[in-house]
Amino acid sequence: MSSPRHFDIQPQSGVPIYQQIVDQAGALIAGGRLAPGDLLPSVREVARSAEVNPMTVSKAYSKLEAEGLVERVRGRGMRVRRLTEGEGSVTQRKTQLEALLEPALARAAQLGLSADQVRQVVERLLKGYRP
Amino acid sequence: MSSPRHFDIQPQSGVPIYQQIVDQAGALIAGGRLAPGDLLPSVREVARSAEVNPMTVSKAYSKLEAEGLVERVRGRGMRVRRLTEGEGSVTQRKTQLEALLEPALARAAQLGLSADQVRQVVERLLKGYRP
DNA sequence: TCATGTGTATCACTACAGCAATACACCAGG
DNA sequence: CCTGGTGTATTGCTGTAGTGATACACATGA
Repeated sequence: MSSPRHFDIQPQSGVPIYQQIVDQAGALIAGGRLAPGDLLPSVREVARSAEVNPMTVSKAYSKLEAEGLVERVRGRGMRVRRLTEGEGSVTQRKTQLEALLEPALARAAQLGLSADQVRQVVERLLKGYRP
Repeated sequence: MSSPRHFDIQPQSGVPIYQQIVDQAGALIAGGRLAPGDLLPSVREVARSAEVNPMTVSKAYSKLEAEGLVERVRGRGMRVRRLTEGEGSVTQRKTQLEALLEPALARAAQLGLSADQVRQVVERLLKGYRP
């Protein structure tokens, strides 16, 4: 907890730096390596270790806050929120997922894939995420 | 076939014009309103009716061609392809779908949704597409 | 209080996506 | 052959997303 490498940023990857931070921080939280109540590494720490501008990190953190994953604590930093119940209800998160899945499934229909074939793909991917 | 309204383009929507054309043409093909062998409305026709530049339409058509939905016929126009069997194999299309689904499911994991909850959402959406 | 730590508002720079004006190559049909 | 129809390569403009340098407001802790 003292000095993790924070984030692994690859400026050339095509993926925006701030987005990489958002994704990796989100993954850390989802994976439980950052528990509710924990503080995210400070903007300047990350900026130094990843060799990017503090503002870029700040933008990423703001986005995490907008997503409700993290909250700002004056003078301390960004704290991981507890998003289990409350306004991050299961129903709400499902709706969010639905919005993400909808275009993909529309495309599947366009490709002429059957419902069963879609299920197969989904299952394969789910297995990958929870081995 | 003489003069459909072609496409309904909304320049202010935030979605790029060429993308709107790609999506709508794709939907027409998927819905069978444009059958294999049919010609897409010409670049200039669409450009006039949608009040955009022919090049923008051309870019959209090129993208459709790259996706394999349509083929170029010299001197005639763009013809809808038969994408059932052949190089558009089921396996290939599944891989394509997988690429689309992957980020959505990663996000689901990040949201803390279980595999079953993901399945529920998928089923709900599948029902919507094939009522 | 004040030194040091948070995050960030503001402004400016740069690269690139989206779009369009022009000119062009090609083909079908008369 | 020539006319009118395809699609498009080239070039340039413009808005904006991504990033960063600077300076700032606020909170903590000794």
